[in-house]
Amino acid sequence: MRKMTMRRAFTVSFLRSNPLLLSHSSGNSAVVALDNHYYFNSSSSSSCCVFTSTFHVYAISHFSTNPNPTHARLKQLLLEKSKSGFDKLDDALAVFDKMLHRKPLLPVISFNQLLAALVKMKEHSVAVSLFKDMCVKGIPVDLFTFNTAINCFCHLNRVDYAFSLLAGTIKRGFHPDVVTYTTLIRGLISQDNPAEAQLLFTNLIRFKLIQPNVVTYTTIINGLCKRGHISTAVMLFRYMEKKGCKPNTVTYSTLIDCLCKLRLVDQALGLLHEMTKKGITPNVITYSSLIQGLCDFNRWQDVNQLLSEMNTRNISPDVYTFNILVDAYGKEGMINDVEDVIEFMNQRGQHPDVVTYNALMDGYCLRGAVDKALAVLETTMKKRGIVPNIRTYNILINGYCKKLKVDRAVDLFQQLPREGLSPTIHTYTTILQGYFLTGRHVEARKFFKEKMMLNKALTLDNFTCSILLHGLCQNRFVVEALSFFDTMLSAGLIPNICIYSTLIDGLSKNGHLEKARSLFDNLPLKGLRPDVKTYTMMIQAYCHDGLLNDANELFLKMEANGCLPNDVTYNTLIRGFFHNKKYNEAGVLMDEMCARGFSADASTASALLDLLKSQEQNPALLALRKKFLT
DNA sequence: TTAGGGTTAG
Repeated sequence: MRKMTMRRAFTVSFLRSNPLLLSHSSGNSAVVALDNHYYFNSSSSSSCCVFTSTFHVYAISHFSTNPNPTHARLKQLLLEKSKSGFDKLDDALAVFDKMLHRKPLLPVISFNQLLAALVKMKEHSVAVSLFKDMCVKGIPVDLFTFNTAINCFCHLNRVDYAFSLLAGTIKRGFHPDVVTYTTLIRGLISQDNPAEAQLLFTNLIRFKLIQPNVVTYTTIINGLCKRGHISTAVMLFRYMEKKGCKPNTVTYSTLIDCLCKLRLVDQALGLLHEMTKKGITPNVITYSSLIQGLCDFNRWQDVNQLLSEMNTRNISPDVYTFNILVDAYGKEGMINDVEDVIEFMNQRGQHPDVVTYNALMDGYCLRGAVDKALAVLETTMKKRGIVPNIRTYNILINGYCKKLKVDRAVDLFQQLPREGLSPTIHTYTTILQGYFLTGRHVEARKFFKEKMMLNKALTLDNFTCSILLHGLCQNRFVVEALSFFDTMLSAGLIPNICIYSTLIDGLSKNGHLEKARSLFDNLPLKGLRPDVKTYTMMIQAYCHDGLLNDANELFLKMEANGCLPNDVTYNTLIRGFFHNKKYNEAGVLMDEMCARGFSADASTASALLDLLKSQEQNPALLALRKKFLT
């Protein structure tokens, strides 16, 4: 409650007293099922084949400008649209059509600007079609045109075509430049091919093809960050400086964001300090990343401090910044603050978007107010013309499943095609979990086999598999679970520690302790380290079967292996001692648990009270009650 | 006129 007061003070009064802050407006494996067995279908579908399509028909234009603009007007229009994009795709196509029939032909720069406008609109596929059309019709092109087309192919995840076009560029007598190669490096990284990206970068330097610039380095640093190689990213960051290439705001922001996402927010703040000391100005992106990093730790005063700093520097928070705040408050259950921020955004012309409303709806759902969340979709969003996306529906579906209203969730799921939305793996997994949560395992298994396994567009991941394995084990379908586990392995899915923990738990609870123990013992062979949950589950399994020595030994071993027991681990072993009448050992462990700042949970307390009921005079139990239940 | 950074889900 105290936190709530502090937070509300922050949101309302802080933002209102800083008007400057708001000064501007505005796997491809599919699976098939037969009987109770699960089979992966290894065929994968490649979806994108943009370059082979020819652009034939231009949609009827709704373009409302002069139907016959002068050359100068057209050039001016293209210059403007290359920066902002056209409002409608049809408008861009109509302009292209006009340009094709212009005599004399407009300069190549105008065509390049049209392609740039399409890129701004994220219409990469259309840009590629127009580029092809230009080539076919003999419209002059230059290196800018090729670079843009190469970039479009990279955005369409067709780096292979991008490289073909690189060959085409050279064949046409152009010399690919640093932009060409930086684009290709980004394409390789985004297609999860960092080795090729590194090779290209090394060769470019070795053969002196280009001198990498700040964008090249930043692109690679970002790629490294996104793949979790932060230390290599930092090394490259220092290396570029050594090579005389000065990092800029984007470079620093990239690293700062990465550090924040790794929860190293103080190091990120250190970089903010470093950049400002060097005279490199942070911008709204830099601050938004840091604000998010601080929100993750509930460091509200520091968030306040940064917002104040932004105000001093005349940097206005944008929709991203506000969405970060809305999401953070929503996750903390501070729904009043969420509503305040949204109202504030509206007042200041920073219009909430689908991300804002999704965060609001998620906040409602976390408090169990799913109907209120649905009202946001059906009234506010509709009224404001904000189109819901699949996440909007996933939030509602999840909300209903958590409230055990699975039928309502399925209704929404069935509504998706009418809304023009395709369910994602999140949608399916939520419903699967909903069925298991409500004990409807027959429907859960049917849903998985019929809707998920047969769906070639769906790539199952470890999270989904763990939900299925847990549900199967919980309902005593151990053989089916093991069969599915084998299927996962043969399909090439590499199980993570969660999968093994789920199986170890499921097996031991279904009387297969030895199988569970074998899986546990073989984890190092799989290159996996048990985490605190895995250890705790195995300890629980031993306790359940009365193997107190094994449980205690493992308890001691986990800490020796660098894995600290948590409150669940302590309570599990303590209850194990209770059930095996080892009251003194339980007492010693309870002392240790309290010394570490943990306490007996409800289940442990209840177990102790039950024991006291039947053994009222047991001195060891009386001592425990005196010590821990007063 | 072309290349790089930030927000929401199971």
